[in-house]
Amino acid sequence: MEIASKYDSYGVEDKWYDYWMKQGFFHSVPDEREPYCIVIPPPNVTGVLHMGHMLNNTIQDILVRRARMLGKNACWVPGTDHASIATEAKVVAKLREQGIDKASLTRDEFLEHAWEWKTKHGGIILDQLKKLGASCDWERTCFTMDDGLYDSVIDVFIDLYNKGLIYRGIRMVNWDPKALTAVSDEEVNYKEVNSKLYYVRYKVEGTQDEWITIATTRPETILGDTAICVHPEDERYSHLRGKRILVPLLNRSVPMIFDEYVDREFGTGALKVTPAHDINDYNLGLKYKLEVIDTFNPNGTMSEAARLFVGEDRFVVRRKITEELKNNGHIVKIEEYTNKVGYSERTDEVIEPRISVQWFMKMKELSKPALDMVEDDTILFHPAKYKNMYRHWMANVTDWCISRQLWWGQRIPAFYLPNGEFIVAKSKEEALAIARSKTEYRDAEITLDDLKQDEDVLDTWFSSWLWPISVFDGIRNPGNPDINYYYPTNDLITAPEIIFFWVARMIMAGWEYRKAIPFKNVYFTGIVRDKQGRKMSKSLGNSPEPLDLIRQNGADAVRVGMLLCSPAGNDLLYDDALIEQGRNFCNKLWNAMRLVKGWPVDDSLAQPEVNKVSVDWFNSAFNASLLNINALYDDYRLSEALMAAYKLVWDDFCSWFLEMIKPAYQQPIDRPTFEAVTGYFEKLLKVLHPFMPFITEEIWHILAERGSTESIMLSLQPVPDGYDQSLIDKFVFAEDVIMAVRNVRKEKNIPQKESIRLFIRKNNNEEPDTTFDTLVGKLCNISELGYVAEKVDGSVSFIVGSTEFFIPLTGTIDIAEELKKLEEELTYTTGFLGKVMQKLGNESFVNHAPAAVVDVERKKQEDAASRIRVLEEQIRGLKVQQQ
RNA sequence: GGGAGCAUAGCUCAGCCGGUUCAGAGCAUCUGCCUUACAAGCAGAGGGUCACAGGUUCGAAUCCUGUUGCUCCCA
Repeated sequence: MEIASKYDSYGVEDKWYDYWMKQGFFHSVPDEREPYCIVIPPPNVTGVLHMGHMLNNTIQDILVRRARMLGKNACWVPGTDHASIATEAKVVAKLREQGIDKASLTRDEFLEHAWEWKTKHGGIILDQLKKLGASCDWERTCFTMDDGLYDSVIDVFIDLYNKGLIYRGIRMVNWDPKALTAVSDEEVNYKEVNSKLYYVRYKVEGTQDEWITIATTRPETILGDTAICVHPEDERYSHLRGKRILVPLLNRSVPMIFDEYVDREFGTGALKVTPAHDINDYNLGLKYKLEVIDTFNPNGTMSEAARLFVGEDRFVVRRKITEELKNNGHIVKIEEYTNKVGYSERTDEVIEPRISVQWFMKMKELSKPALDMVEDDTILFHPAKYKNMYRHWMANVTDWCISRQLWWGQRIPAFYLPNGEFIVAKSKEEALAIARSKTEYRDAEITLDDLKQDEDVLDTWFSSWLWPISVFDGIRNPGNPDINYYYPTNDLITAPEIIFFWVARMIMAGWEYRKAIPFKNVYFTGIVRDKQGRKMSKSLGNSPEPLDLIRQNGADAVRVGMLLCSPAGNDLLYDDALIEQGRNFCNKLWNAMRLVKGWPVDDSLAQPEVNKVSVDWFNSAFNASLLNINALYDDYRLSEALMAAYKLVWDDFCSWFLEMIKPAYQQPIDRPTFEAVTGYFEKLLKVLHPFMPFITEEIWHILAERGSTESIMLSLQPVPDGYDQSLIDKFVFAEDVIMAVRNVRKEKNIPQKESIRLFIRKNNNEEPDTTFDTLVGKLCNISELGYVAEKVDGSVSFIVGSTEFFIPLTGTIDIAEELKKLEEELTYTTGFLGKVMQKLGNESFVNHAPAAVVDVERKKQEDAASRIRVLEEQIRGLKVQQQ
């Protein structure tokens, strides 16, 4: 049967994926084997696969497949995240397209739409992962809003609340006065706008004509001022220490405060402090215990608290109050000014910072053990440099705002009583029971209807931080067999930008709820960028469509291409050439298979000497390389492990080994060599399988008859055996000889088909090594290989190490050219020797450097000297001939 | 503004406790080859003051200091 000379992944990949699924090879249940577990970083449920996912999930699949082939019980738990902000925004947008305003819907109606959206678009991304070859245990697929996971989140909230770790607090949020909702930081677009900087003078209390001038871009907030702040070292204002200032128009008396926060260079160096309407002012307010006066209504009009302009819009008021201030002699000057203003992504309305009541989680206590476990390498980061970042954040951790003004998510289980008190409980019924037993409503007639559940949902990360536990139902059933077996998981593959949002918090949750780390290693992937180094994004349109890439090149090629250039923590600059390299490698493998499959085997044939040494050498080369690959895996240097395997296959196996043992055209191969070759081929396929699962399965099945339920993915990785370093070294010498002969052929235009003779001059110092003579003979098409004591006249010569080789030639030899080459070589070697001698002549070096280093230099000296002797002798000989 | 990291061949990177893996790998480039597995290939070749300036040392890509340039995270 003719096998195509180009590997075509089309059909092959689906065939094997279906096969693996049908056989249930990805499914894992606890047994007596050592577990190996990865939980997927759950992608957004309605997201689609992008290049970053491809890289991240390729790495996970490599680790999982390898663990499986190391005999471990490997389990990769897939799933998706409800991604409350992103998903709710998508649903809102979709409803808007249909002419439905979210505000016109009840919570339940909206959620119905959301679930409908989730059902329609959810899980697409997981199907895409299948195309990549991901060996996830699909029977364990989880979603953060599945009942069990939802309940786990609620249980944890209640538990932490009862432990006093969750509290209600005040926080500045980005308020959209048009949508009447808080929006997340991610939903605020900052734009540069031309505005004005108003210099306004405030009277110092108790003086007739003493003033302090401040600069502000927002005069309408003056009505909410509760202090004036200057830098403590600013001498212009030092005389105001202890004084009070009168807010213009209201004549409210506010304190002077002194804080280093103030930028002395900006404006007049004096700052009005409005804690209700600016985050920095709010922080100052906290520090100096200032009054907070919220002068705005939720819709952006002035509130009663403003006392003036009540009910008028903030921008109208800006104009009016400026006039008013002018009339009263408070405006000093007005400058043109450019600043950044936040706009709501949804409504394009100017965002108003607004004080609001939110739910918080205390972090200090939980962060301590989480920091320690990374510091002392109980959990390892790859690369380790991210420990610094982690340490810095954990040391400066602030409380976590866990409430979000959204509907899509886990609703906060707090129930408010008519008196404003609240009860945290699993359900309204439970809350009612508690109310009846513990509160002032003990004896009152209150019903379920009197309780109102908190409108907010929890931050998405408040469910993802439990992910490694909740996917095994370890919150609700802490003793169940799955959690006991799979937890702690082994490796987490994620991006450094969510080290705090997610990684750190999983470590905290793990300690809080399991008294154990959630994972042993964290592997940080980089960002996939385009050739210009720009982050790939939909809006830039600079990202290739992952599924197209897979269709066109095969998943194996894409996996190899992406991984080859992405060491842990480094960004990957995507280039189509990478995928091409992967594809070429697939083809190389494919053709190696074609070659080996095409050899007739003759059982009566004895194994020729050349094949025997070749097999011996490859055995050593393979084992040395395998050892190296395993070490690289242990260090999580997957890119390098792949590169080592790539070179082992391409260079050592294909370019050398197969050429070494390749029978002459249409000649059979002996049985022992054939068995050895196919044996190593299989081992190589196994080494490659984690990187390129499909083609290795395909070739593995072509290479030999396999049972109907067999798979390379269930086979065991080859175990490194001993290797003979001296054999490898000797081969390197033989390689040099072979390459030198090839060069001679090239220079002298001698075709490979034409056989030549090769003579080796015996070195006086040592016995020549003849191990690879037959090999040199075969690969260089040598008709006679002999050892001589003297140089051979009428031949081209070359030197490897300090051994001379001669190839007798019938044609004339260009002596002048040979001389030139030799003399160049001599100059170089003499220079080299000079440097070595200089070093050895330096007494300090000889005295201070370790003996081994000095010995190395002495050896260099010897080698160079003997090489020089040989060169000089050759030059002398040629010169004689020349005359 | 606070913190962290990076700078080595055209590109992407590796180079540990300073010394034979010391200037490397892959890709790209150039030159030959359609040699019966593979032109998605084979055989070769060229290419780097290791950002800059100091210092420590017998010895620095490697350690220290400063300068410059870039990136990321937090505010």
